[in-house]
Amino acid sequence: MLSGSCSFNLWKVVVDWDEATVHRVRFLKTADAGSVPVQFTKFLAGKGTDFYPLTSSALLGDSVYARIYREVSKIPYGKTKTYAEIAEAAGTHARVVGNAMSRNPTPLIIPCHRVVGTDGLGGFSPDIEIKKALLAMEKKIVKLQK
DNA sequence: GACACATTTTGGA
DNA sequence: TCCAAAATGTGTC
Repeated sequence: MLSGSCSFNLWKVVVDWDEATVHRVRFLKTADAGSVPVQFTKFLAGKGTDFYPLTSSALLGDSVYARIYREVSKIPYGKTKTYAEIAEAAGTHARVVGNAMSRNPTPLIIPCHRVVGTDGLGGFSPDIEIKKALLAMEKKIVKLQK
């Protein structure tokens, strides 16, 4: 398995991946050098809006989690959905969706930052600032593309 | 096997 | 209108 990192604001984005499958993505303050798929560097620079043809190993399988992750990955660039909407689509409950996002093995690929609370931003790990920055960037890019 | 969770919704005061 | 508690599935201890 390959491993590498790139930067987003003050954070390092560490990616563990194979050819076209991403196994794990983490946000760390420091990271070792290494290469990441070009989709990551483009996306984080605001020059790409998806990770095609990359997929996440979290999307595989038929557990409730996998269904939730598939629903989340359908959210279009620059849009958001609520925990309740995801829960309904996946046939489960909002609490479970929150748990799934919290344990999301591959942020960015599964755009957990696009999942918000009914009446607020929701949460994000390890830092809500990352979620806010990603959403702000996506909104900006969408606006520029118009 | 119990408990913790990035929530939401509903019922009672 | 606001507060409190239940619902619910998975991973970790």
